[in-house]
Amino acid sequence: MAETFTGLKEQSLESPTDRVISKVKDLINSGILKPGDKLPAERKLALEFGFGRTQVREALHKLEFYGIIKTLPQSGSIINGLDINTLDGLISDVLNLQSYDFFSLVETRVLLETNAIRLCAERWNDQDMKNLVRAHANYLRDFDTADRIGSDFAFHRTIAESSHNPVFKAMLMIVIPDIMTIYQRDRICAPNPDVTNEHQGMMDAIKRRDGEEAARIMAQHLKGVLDFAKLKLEQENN
Amino acid sequence: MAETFTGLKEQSLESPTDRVISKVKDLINSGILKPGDKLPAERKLALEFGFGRTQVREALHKLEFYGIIKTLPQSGSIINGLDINTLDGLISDVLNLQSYDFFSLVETRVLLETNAIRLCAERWNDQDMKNLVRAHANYLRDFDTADRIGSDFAFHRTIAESSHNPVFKAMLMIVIPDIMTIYQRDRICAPNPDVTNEHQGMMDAIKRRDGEEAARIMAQHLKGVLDFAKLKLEQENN
DNA sequence: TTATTATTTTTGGTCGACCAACTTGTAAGG
DNA sequence: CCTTACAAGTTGGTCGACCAAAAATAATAA
Repeated sequence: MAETFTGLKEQSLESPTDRVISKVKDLINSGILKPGDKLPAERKLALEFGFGRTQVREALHKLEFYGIIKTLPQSGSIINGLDINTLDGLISDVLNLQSYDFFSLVETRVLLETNAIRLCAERWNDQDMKNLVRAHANYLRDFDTADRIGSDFAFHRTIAESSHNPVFKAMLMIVIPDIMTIYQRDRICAPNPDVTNEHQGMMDAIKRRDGEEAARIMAQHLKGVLDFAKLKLEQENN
Repeated sequence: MAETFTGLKEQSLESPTDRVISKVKDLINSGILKPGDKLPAERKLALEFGFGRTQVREALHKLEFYGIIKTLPQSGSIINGLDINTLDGLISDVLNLQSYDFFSLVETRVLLETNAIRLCAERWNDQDMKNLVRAHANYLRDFDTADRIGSDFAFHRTIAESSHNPVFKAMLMIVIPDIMTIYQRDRICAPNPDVTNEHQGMMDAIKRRDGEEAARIMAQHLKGVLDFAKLKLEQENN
């Protein structure tokens, strides 16, 4: 059915929660609220904004989730002590939360994983190596089963874990599932012997603490996904 | 540092929301729920788990934030179609959500920013350059004012924006505020002329599309923070 | 005047009831 | 027999009331 022209930017079709966040943003930008301040009680905000307390509550939840405010039980919420411009940028990002394009996701994954494996090669301890060996063995075991993809992911996850940088790991955990869902949907991955060899190569390089070589193999390992993403990007752009 | 025995991870002091998430995790691991399934209605989950619907609601909200489930209004929530091991790992990460150590945050920032500026140098368009010039001018203008830190952040933010990789930018937006709060708290940053020179150097390198040089200057630019983080790490470890 | 205690108010957290949108089952119409 | 239209049930979303913890205020004792 020929619906209304939806080319015009949303703005009026935001969720109630996001509209509340937008109001909070206005309060900060207008100078009424400053970083470090304790913002009004949920009930007062609800009354002032003309929304229900539930919506205000969810908005504050979201803001706390992104580290913009800190909520203390039975006490109130305080605005993180950053400067105004920074806060404004952060909140804008929360509002414009978009689903990322595939290529950017893959590009980020490559960057994170090549550096995660480099750090892993430098920093692994005995426990890490035990985990790595086990994860690699599991992948080989599941190579011909439906669990292959899961074990593959687990192997990469173990490497990230062994980098001893929890931020790397957390960010990979955000990026990789998004990639996998798209990748699985658009291309059925047949078992590829190259992948096994590359996993083995990475294991060897890690064992002899050769971070550069490990990173090189990882980059090659992910090249297939990156090329696929590039191809997809070009298809969409014409 | 002695290897503390943190084997007993499970604390009885978890928040109600996290305990609900843990229950959902059990449902998935026990095979009752599989990826792709629609999970029971909020009321049924609340009854089954012995929690209020509010807690179940917040738990589902959190799971949706992390992309583990997708909630459709008036219809239900479905589990993301990943494999079981992946899902289990993701949920575990959500539960063990810790505040990251300063060094890992800085290490991640350096990685992201050096690569963001490299891509920025390669990809900027006319609009990007206008934004970059303006951000740089603003920093110079605010150098002696209280807005310096904010303008500094805005400059870096503009670079990330011009990398045309929204994932890079989003992740920097997560990392940098955390760093700034710690950095500001522990060390009062006096206006440093070196910073200005480095900003200028980055601008020049970007203009002539010299990504490597821009990345080099950025690495040097962030070296101070990285050294500070290293120092802090060593202090904490002795 | 000051420090301590008791009381009231405010605050985020929780719960149950209701709403509108969606889904499902069923019967009417072809 | 199949399609369509309608009605009943289910679901996430919303709202107002209540709870206990925290903060603010008042009262008391030193």
